[in-house]
Amino acid sequence: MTLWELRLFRAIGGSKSMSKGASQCGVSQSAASQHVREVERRLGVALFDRGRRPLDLTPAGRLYYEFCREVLRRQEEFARALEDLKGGVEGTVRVASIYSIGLSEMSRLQESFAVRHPAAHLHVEYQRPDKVYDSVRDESADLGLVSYPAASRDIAAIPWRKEEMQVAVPPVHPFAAREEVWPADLNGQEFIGFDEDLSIRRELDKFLRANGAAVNMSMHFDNIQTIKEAVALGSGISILPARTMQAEIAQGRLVAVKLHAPDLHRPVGVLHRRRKKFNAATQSFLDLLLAAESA
Amino acid sequence: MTLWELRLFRAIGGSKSMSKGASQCGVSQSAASQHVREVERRLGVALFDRGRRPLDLTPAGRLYYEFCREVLRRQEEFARALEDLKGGVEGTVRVASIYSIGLSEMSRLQESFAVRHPAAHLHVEYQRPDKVYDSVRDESADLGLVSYPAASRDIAAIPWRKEEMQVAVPPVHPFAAREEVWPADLNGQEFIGFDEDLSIRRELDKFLRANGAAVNMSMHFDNIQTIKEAVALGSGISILPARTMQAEIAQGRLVAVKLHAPDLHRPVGVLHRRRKKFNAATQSFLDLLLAAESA
DNA sequence: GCATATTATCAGTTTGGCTTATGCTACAAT
DNA sequence: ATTGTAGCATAAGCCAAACTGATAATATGC
Repeated sequence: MTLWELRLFRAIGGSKSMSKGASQCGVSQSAASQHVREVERRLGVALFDRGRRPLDLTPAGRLYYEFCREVLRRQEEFARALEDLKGGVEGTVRVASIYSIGLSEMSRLQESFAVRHPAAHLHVEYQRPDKVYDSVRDESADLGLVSYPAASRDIAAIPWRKEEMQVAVPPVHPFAAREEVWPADLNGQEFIGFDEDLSIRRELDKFLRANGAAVNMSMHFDNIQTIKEAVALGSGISILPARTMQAEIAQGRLVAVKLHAPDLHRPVGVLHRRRKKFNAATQSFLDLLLAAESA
Repeated sequence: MTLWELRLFRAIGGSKSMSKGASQCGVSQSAASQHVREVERRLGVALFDRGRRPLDLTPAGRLYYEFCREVLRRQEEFARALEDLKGGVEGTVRVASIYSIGLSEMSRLQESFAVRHPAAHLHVEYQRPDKVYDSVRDESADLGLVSYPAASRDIAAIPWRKEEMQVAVPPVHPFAAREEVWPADLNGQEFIGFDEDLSIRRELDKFLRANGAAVNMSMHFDNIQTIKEAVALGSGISILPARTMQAEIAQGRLVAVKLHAPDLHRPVGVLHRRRKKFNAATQSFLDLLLAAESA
């Protein structure tokens, strides 16, 4: 019975789903399934009612779930007490991030981390997506932040948040005054998109096609910054994660309009090397990240 | 961080000794050392002050020790609650024991086990020592009870208790009236001993030699029962574990006289297959055994 | 019923942790 | 002070647990 297992079970019990729980913990669904089965074998009792979906905890499962939560709470208490004793968490967290996570947000995170752990160092490096994967793989970074995170043999991905997508238009554009835009409204618009080899491009194409919106894709770039510039200069409109436009909106260079598209999001995730254990600072930063998910 | 590790650390912290803690948990001293070192690495802080012997917990070590105890307590609570839910512990414990553990004692243990776990079964089989090892090795027994327990590659031994040795004499013997006998008093006595290939024989020989007691070893047997018979028949005297003579003393067939020998004991231990995890019933019986150590 | 989403199972691979063997350190006794 | 003993540390090797990836089975919604 590992602390790890307790965390996993808490995640599974909390989300009532093995796959979701596994994903939250950065392991495969298979591992979660095997793990639950093993615990059930050890305890000699079923913890979930598998006959129903979503998964439902049995009475014994609820007992175990509570046990997990309490032990983990006690463990966190111990960790805090130990930090106090040691004079705070030491060590360095090295984060590799894509540019479009947003500098403003990162610096906010950086601040609260610094407040919580004055003795620790946080080093954030902004890189192109594939460099982020490389940095995590070769362990020059402890954590990686990317959109459309893809796990592989030695890199695990923990979903972090799903960013709302909005329509980016120049202030002079007719849409700028509207409350909301429907996908069909985009039909025939000049559009500035992403390069074809990016996941977000494929996602957007699928969305536009599914909603019968044929746009004029006149330009495409490999990064959000350039797209925003082009939109600001009046070369067309685009669809971008809302939170990446905040600075330009504040400066009056762009307007973001709500898009009626409940299923369109940009998922952002945290990468880490599989099987590599985090140091205390890294674990703490990761906790901070995941806790601030809805911020 | 395994429950196992917590148990080990609790044992080490409680006994202030790595080797004792390891032994209590049925693992090697090396494993204990590596464990502590690993935990210290993970936490980034020393848990023991190694500069002193006996080992001393550092403040951080005390924090961790308390954490271990509380988590284990909570775990036991969970286990009990689960048992209630399941209607008690089920399953069977198969114990292989040497004859000289004592039937009366075993049946007392058997009773208290039955009271605690009405739904579980306890099966005790009495065998010659090497058969006990075989039974544990081939998993036809979950636990083995032997004297002078010897661990090996696939069998671990947990020390259980040290039995006091006393001088066994027939009621008509001059010693029978004495309060206590000194080793030197045995000089020249007719003596009934153990076969030469038994650990207890080697131990006794060493003891007698060290105390300058040259006895007349006229007979030797491979089991206590026969030795007791021979003593009762007046063929000589012997040195036996005190508690194995209780029945014969009650019947007036033997008298046990205290022997002034603070260092002479027969150690009895519990064997189990290495790496094989116990079922709930076995774990519980083992706990019972170890708790009743001083009974 | 079919499509989709989720869980179970199987085989293959990695790695952490255990054992044995041996070296080293603290303490005590002569 | 020196040497002996008990106990801890370290090295090398080995094994089993646990994870991944692929694929089969099962539940639910349309």
